[in-house]
Amino acid sequence: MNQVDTKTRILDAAERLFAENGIAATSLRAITAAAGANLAAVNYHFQSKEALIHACYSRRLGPANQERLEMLDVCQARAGDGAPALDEIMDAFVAPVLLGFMGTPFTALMGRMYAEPGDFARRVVGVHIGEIARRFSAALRRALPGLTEEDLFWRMHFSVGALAHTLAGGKLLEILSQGRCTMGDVQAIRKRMVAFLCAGLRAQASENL
Amino acid sequence: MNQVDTKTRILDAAERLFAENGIAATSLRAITAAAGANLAAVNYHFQSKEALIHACYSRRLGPANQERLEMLDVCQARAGDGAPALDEIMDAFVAPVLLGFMGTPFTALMGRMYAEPGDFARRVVGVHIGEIARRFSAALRRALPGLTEEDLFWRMHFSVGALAHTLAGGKLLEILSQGRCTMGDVQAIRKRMVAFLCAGLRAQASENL
DNA sequence: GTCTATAGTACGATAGAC
DNA sequence: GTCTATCGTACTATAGAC
Repeated sequence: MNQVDTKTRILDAAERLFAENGIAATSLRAITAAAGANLAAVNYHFQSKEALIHACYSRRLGPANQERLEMLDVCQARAGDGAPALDEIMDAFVAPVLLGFMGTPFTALMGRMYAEPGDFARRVVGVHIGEIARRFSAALRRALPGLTEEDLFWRMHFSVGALAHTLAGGKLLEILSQGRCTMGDVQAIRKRMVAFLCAGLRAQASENL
Repeated sequence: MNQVDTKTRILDAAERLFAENGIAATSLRAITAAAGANLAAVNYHFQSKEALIHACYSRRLGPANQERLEMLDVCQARAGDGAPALDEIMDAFVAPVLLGFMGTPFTALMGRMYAEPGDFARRVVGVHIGEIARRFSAALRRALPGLTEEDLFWRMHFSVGALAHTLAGGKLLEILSQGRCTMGDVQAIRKRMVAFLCAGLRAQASENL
């Protein structure tokens, strides 16, 4: 009974190969071969390659985003009438993703999500990120009352970039730092990232330059 | 004499199509059709698809990285024995790319550069980013003497992420902010980004959480 | 639910005429 | 330097037996 479903094996193989070689460069043949399944099984369990891609994202992003919202709920409840501390909000944003995905193939897939070309990717992002964006931008607006709405959106955008790049590009950092930085200690990355993002979000608007 | 070289037309078309649809999803046939050239011309002027991709990156990244280094030279010369101000260093890092590429198809290509799967992409990054990384990390180390080397690399990594994501993902920001933020005013983006990154780089190392 | 077989199309690369 | 023609291969998707 520890034998896994064909459907799940296909999802697992697709996730890994999409992450390693990119979505467009991964054929259904490579996926079914890696999954020990038949080529036709992909069109039986899913309808098309595009539906399989969507299923890969949904399987992981659903739970992670759920956890983000729950962590935000918790710190908002604890803050009562006041706004939660900025680093609690940002930790709720980054921790479920970092702790949940770092070290798994899905990191690369999630890191590339926003940069993936084509309209399909934008649909995936729209479906999975809509409520997250609403809830967190509302929380941040309360925590950073001095910021204009425009500044806030830009700084959230930069923050998402730092997170996505860390998920997608770990190997690059290891190369550039000549091995001094690794993805090994996820809790340390979490702290570093929250510290960096909170400071960036709190920056004075610079009028010089 | 305003007629453009076939080789250049192929490069232009490849750049645009790679940016719009992704590298793997863009066929040489689509490129030569858009360039008004023959399919065989790509293998005559370049040797292969991979060499064409490399040429696309080199054509733009060479001059932009040159300008980054020149801006860094200028502010280091002006600072004399002292270290240049942090925002001058970071401006030298982001301005040539933002001002040079924003609004051109190459933005998307550059934004995706670090996330592109496969070993080939890592080679492109290695070739074009090596000296940039060395020079800027040395400058930042002098400007931020309180930071451990490890912290510095991580924060540079987050900074590259914010920049890359801004280059690659402008449309996402416009959607999430419901049109309130656009890529229109590049000088404003430059100021915002430098302010955000400098504050993040200067953050206190957080030991709580 | 899983297989074989195949239809129909597209790909990168090259040979060889001009 | 540019063309046509084509080789060999790979792709997604589906039809139909088991």
